[in-house]
Amino acid sequence: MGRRKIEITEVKDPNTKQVTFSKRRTGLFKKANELSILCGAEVAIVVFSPGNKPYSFGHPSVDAVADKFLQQESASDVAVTPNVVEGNDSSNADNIDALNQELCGVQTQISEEHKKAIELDRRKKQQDVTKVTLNKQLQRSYLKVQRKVEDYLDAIEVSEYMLLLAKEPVIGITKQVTAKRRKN
Amino acid sequence: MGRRKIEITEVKDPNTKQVTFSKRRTGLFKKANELSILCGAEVAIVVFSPGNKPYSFGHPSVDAVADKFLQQESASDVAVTPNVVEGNDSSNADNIDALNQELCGVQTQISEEHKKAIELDRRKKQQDVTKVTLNKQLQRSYLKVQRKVEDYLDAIEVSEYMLLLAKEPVIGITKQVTAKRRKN
DNA sequence: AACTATTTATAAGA
DNA sequence: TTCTTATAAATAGTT
Repeated sequence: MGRRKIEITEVKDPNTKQVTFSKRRTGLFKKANELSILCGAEVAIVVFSPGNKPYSFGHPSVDAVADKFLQQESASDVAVTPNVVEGNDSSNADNIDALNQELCGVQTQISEEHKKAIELDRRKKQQDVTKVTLNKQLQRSYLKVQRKVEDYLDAIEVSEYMLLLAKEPVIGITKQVTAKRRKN
Repeated sequence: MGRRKIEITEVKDPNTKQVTFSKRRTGLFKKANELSILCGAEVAIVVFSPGNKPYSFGHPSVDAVADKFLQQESASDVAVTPNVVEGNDSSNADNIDALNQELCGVQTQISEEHKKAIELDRRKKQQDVTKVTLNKQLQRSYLKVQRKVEDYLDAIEVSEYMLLLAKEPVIGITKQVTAKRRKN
């Protein structure tokens, strides 16, 4: 679409590449804007330049579209049941152990994400809306899931393993939760 | 760019609107693909049709780009420290309690997300790549954070509260983790 | 789903 | 960088 036809292959000259990127990114966002207006469609685009700078376009916003997009996955949720299999006590113990390990990492995660969210709220980044996507996501996911905690607890029983473990030397946080699958 | 010039305003006729969407979405994704090849740029697009169906384009993948985009936020991470404040034992106990509550929800979350991921892998959706974004994100976030667990554990000590609590009637999972801030 | 008259995007040049 | 312009490419309306 220019003075000459070009092959669609990586542009070698870095300068030309940058110019091409600028022009085509502008064009892409313009097209995206037109699409959203003409068709009432929601659109989100994220692009990284050759120099690795991020650019984004969103209608109504990157955030809104990402959110909606991710909620689709949630629509395919299965009923919440702990991923502990039925079985004898020893295999359950193993499962509990696995759960404990998950617990550890996730505990740290929520702690970290919490801080991150607060930090992000504090300093308004140059990227505005675009930057808070993950945190909102995790927040939403977290809150949604929290409502299901009762169901989960219903299926887990803290048992005598609790005391049992308490007698052992505590090495890490991995041994804290002790429960077995209720046999109902 | 057609037989006639059109105003960039919402297309009224639903049929025409759908056709326009199809054509322009194809065009948009083609442009995005060219941009990514010509400039070695990473691009991710998510679009919802007038009929609210999601479409996505990604190079190298929606996932990879979203990941990178979101990691920009992580760049502003503060050092990972448990959000337990320093103080006397009683206030620490409160903090532990708060942590426990977080733990519950998050435990369920990871369990749920785990199932979700498996479910999503199983049935290959019409949307292919597009649908696994959140799960991979959480996975990444989870794994990343997991590497920091040691730091976290370094700051928390499972204490005599463990035994203390074990003696109480166990009502829920909220009382399982018992630790206090190390006073170093 | 194809076709094609036109509009629009853009490659190269200034 | 921004503008100009010849040309390639996208697409609106049609079949």
